Amino acid sequence: MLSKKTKYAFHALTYLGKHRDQKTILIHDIAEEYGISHKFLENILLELKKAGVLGSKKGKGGGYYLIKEPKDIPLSKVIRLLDGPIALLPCVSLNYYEPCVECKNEAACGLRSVMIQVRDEMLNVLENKTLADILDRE
Amino acid sequence: MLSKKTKYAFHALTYLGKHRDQKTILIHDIAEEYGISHKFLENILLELKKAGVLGSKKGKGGGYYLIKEPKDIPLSKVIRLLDGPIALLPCVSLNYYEPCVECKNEAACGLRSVMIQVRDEMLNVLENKTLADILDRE
DNA sequence: GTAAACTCTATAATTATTATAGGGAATTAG
DNA sequence: CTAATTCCCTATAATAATTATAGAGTTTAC
Repeated sequence: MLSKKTKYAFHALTYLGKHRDQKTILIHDIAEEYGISHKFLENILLELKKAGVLGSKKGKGGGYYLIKEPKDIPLSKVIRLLDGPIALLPCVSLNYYEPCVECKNEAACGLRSVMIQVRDEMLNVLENKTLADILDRE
Repeated sequence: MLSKKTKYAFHALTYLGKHRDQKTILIHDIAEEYGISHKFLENILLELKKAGVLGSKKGKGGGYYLIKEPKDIPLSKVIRLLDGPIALLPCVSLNYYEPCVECKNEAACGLRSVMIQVRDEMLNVLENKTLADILDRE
């Protein structure tokens, strides 16, 4: 399951995408819209900013805004940023690989080979669908 | 990511599948093979038994054994038993559905419709691949 | 220069996962 | 019939991860 962090990140991005006509959006407004704690959301937006997904402006009239086109923000990127690996086992993660401690021979692991398939099917959706696809349907 | 519980369950089932010639297998032997705590594994095997995947026999000469053919144990069943939902959001879970508290209109949620696709792709693998597929590759 | 708004880091609270503990019940061997 | 073996059950402790809060910076507009 996705963490609340990730889910809130998607909500925030959706909100920012819907209001692209405005130069900036306040954390406050997003938090209120979805009933998220202001401070919790603050941390999330900061991570999205550091990752180059959002831009921000300080001071009066400041706020956050999308720095990329929605079509250039794949869902996989957001999940990896906030949640970490998408794969179901560390030994099949492309971005957060770790061997399974109890595994003697990774290449011969039957579970692993199925989990590679699951990962690829997930990525097939999550890498190709973007924020634009979410916005389209709202 | 799958929990250790689920991963251990898969290890245990694989071990039991590999030793189907034997009538029963001791918890101890499985625990030792994979370096799992005996007591932790005990709880897991008990759950698998309650779910009708394993059978057991008490007393000397007792132990656990597969009660179904490996081909009749889909991976999805094991994951749901030990980990719960496979879906990435509660609102798209087939077996553990819950609405998202912050969601006003589920049918119009863009994130949800993508997550349904992800779920279906995952299930396409996890419902059709079984313990037999894991055993084949070991 | 003051209020608005994001920045940064630390820490507290809560929840979930992992692990342990120990007595109970059934079965077998002798 | 007794002792040893092995699973059964439930409770609880330990650890880790997630979620939430706090407060003192920094930048900007006016």
